[in-house]
Amino acid sequence: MPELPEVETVRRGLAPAMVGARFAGVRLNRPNLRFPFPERFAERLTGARVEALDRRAKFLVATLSTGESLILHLGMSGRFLVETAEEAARPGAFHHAAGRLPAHDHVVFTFDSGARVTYNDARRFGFMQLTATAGLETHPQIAGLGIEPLGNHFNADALDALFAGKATPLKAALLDQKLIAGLGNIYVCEALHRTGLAPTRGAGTLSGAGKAARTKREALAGAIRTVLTEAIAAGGSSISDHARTDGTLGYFQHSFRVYDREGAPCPAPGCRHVIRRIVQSGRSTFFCPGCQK
DNA sequence: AAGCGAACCTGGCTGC
DNA sequence: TGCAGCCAGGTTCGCT
Repeated sequence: MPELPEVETVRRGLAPAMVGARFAGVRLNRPNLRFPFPERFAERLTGARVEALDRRAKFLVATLSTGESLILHLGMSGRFLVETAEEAARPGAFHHAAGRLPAHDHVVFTFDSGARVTYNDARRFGFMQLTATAGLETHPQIAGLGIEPLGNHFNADALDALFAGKATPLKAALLDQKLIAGLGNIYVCEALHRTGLAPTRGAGTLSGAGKAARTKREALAGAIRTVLTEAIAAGGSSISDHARTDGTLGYFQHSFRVYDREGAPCPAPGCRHVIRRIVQSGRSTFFCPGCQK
């Protein structure tokens, strides 16, 4: 589920229930996710008021009234379900809410409003951490993050600097969170197809003062921004599960042009080729060999 | 230094 | 029906 648009969709779903509310209780149904929960996790959260809920790349960061920040990451299969006070109070609601699975509810937050937020994660690649808000930018998992692709500084010049001298394939460079933070496998494939760039091309071929390279990186920066924006507007992509906090599905997956479309005709106007799947650094890449060069 | 594969987990789908 | 094998939106670690 979670690349940048999906995490942003989750943030928007969680914010009404969490921002301004105080943690009234924290239930942990196991000792760890990808990592152990922080020491005294429940005690440090209980009574804290959520001042803000922000997204940094694929991370959610809740700023707390205690001087700490709660860092959340959804991994591959993490999802949140929000229940309003009314829903949470309804007998049986906890076990029958729409869209939730019977197993893998690992964390249940309750708030002073009566709202309930449940974290479910079958594969447990997600994690939760607490860190001093003052030191957030030096937190190991935040400090190394690259540029935000929807931020004001993301443009052709930024790509020029990031890709200079890089022999690594363009696909791998775009997935590298230390360079650009928030892209994942789906939106990299989609942005490259929209730009007509081959995923196997060396990243460094897009840098330099030449006009052709500049045109390409301008197109790529624009396509990345566009595809992410369109996906957020669609509520993200729901491939095999429920993406949103109310149990409904995002629908951007219906707009995929190449992702998971191996063997389908290329949707580019006039292109008669067929979408192919290859493996790059262990991940599937979907692209059109005809119009991506 | 960079780049690759494996590992971390579970579940769903495909094919025999 | 059963079971083996492969695949999955991410990140980290360890070995060339």
